Amino acid sequence: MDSVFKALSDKNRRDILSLLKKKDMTVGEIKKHFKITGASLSHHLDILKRANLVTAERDGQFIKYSLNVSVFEEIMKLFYKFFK
Amino acid sequence: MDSVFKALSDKNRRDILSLLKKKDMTVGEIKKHFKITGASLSHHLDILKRANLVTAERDGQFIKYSLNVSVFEEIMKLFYKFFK
DNA sequence: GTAACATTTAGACGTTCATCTAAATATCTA
DNA sequence: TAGATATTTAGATGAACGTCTAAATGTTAC
Repeated sequence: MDSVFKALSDKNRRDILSLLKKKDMTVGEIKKHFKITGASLSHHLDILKRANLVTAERDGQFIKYSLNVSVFEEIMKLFYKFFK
Repeated sequence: MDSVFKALSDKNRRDILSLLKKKDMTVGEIKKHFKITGASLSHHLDILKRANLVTAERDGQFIKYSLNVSVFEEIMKLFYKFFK
């Protein structure tokens, strides 16, 4: 649970999640929306992956990132329990 | 919004919120549940206060902290929009 | 007003974090 | 196999963070 809150505490990472909510994207596609280097982006994606918020799958030369929807529903439940 | 996620990213602070969910508490009462110094606790309470997650009111010699319930409902809505 | 208690503020210290550049790895195409 | 493109890894740097001790502030009771 800690890794999830830590992951969400950075604005860039929350923006990445918002992008992936719309559709799966390669690192390069995601990168267009940010002003950080590829290395930094890769770091953020790694943190999101470790928190189980996204999954990654290689598609040839590219790597496609997706929201891990089932974990998101788990988190919603936890939040609900936590806040209500 | 950033200050809220930042505030929630620390386990001690989430535990403070869980305590305050049950009842209002003075700093001294809260302190009994943690192994940190009063200064550190005061720092955490300040972060929660700035994020609008708690409110503080002096009651004589003591200061009583409470969950800011209305803001919590706002946050639940935002989370819901963010995750669904 | 001074002593005792409750809490915050100031300043310091080590750790974690976001970012960068440079180099490494993986894949595709010619 | 060589060169180009996509992404990650390694290592460094400065800022932010959580914690501490010591001192300051606010309040109560004698």
